[in-house]
Amino acid sequence: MQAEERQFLIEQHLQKVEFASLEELSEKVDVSISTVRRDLTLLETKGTIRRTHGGARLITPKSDEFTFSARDTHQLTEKDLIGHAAASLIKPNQGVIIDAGTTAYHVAKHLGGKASHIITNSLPVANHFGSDNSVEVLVTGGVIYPRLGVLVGPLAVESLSMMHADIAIMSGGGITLDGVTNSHALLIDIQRAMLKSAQHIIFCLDHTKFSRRSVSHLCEISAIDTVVTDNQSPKVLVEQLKQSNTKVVIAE
Amino acid sequence: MQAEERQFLIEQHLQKVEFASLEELSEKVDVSISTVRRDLTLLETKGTIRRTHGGARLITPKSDEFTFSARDTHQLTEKDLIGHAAASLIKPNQGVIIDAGTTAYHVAKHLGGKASHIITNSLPVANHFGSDNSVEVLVTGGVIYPRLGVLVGPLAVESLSMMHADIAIMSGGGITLDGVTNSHALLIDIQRAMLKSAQHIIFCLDHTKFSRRSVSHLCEISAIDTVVTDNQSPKVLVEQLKQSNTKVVIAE
DNA sequence: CAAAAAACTTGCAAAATCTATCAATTTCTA
DNA sequence: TAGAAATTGATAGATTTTGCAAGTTTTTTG
Repeated sequence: MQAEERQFLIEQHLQKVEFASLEELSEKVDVSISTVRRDLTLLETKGTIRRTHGGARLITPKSDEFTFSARDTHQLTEKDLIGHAAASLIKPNQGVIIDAGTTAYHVAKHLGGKASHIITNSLPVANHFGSDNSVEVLVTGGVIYPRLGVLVGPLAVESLSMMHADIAIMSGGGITLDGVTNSHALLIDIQRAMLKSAQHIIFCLDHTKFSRRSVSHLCEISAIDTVVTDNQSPKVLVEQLKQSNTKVVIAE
Repeated sequence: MQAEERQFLIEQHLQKVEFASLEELSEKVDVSISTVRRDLTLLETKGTIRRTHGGARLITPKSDEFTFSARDTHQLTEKDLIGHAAASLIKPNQGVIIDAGTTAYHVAKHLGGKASHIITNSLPVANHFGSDNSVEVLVTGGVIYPRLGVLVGPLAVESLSMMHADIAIMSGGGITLDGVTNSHALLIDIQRAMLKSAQHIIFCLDHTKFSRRSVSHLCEISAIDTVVTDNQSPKVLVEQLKQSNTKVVIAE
């Protein structure tokens, strides 16, 4: 690979992640850290990027894209850890459905080029992969649910039920022994379609979702294969989940 | 193989991959690296390509209408004027289809809360209205075409043909008396579906699109109701359009 | 607030790439 | 077909890029 292409890749990667460490970039483009440094100073004088201690950041953060997830700093580190842990459960070349919702979005961020195709009804997730041509991204149709950037409605449900994937990365509003619940009734239909279309169901839920109940009931515990959560979730419920044949992964 | 043929192949290959190393190219066309060097310096003076250390890169990877980047400042004021003019053609509470492509995007920006519902296969347009709950935004499903942020494929076409709108805001790669052309063959199917689903067709084309022909033919002049352009487009062609029963709006 | 750790800059040598030149081959022309 | 012209592949020396390490600066930590 030559210098120009490398710099282009670095810039493109930063468009996606906004921040990146030197090490991360040097691995991404497979050169030494020194070279990445030099590339970054070059890109900095070009204007699109700003160097920081230990890495670089994008100077003009995605103006028009959904920044809902970027702004959502609630339990950021936990969600990031969960995202990382869930992403590592996915094997290369699998097809993955990614639910709307911030936690699922964090999984998408860690997915890299692992999955062979991705199915989603979340605009933020679609945007994230928008310029990545190593993955095929299928977007369900539908009506935009304002603010959340989720595609809902019959078209979304229909197109989902026509598709199929190995794994579904789901999120929800709350989990108890009675099952998973969610706050937006409109989403329930779509999530049910996702559950049907995927072979393996992974729910990503940070500790604040544990022992909480939202308005609408989504599915039973038995429908879940794996739950990924952080290390602050109540151990009692985690144990109970394990006993009812659900794998639990604690991200740390 | 002829020298010309070789150079053509090199150029064509670069159109696909954007970057290429000398070694890669020399293998591709089966000549020595020296010769590839010479070819590249030649192609460079021709203008389509730029040499780099260790290879070459495409100079205008996305000179086209259908390359979306929010930072696309190409003919910005013209596109903005066109956007404003086209938006003013839309009456309150109409349903509007918005095509992918930068010019159509600028129309979306000026649309405000005028339309009652919007149909689009463009992620940037979808994002623009994402947090606006005064409009219902329908997004077609489909596969993301990398970089462009456009949803393509059968799902996109199918969902479009199930919908209906009063007006379609379209853009394209070029216009002549023979009709409108576009560069990406995959988009043609979708644009045709749009043309079928809308009652009134408005094409937004800045002056650089006039008298230009892209690869694929999209539709005849007679299929267009209105063309919106800026005041720098060639008057001859504008007159001819008017004579063939197409309304022309000049944005100033 | 000072010591430790991490990150940055600078200079340098090795590696890769470029330019210029030249002989060999192919193509053109009379 | 013989000789001229152009093209090609190879090579040597100049230039650029890369990775490393020593020394300095910044940030973190106790």
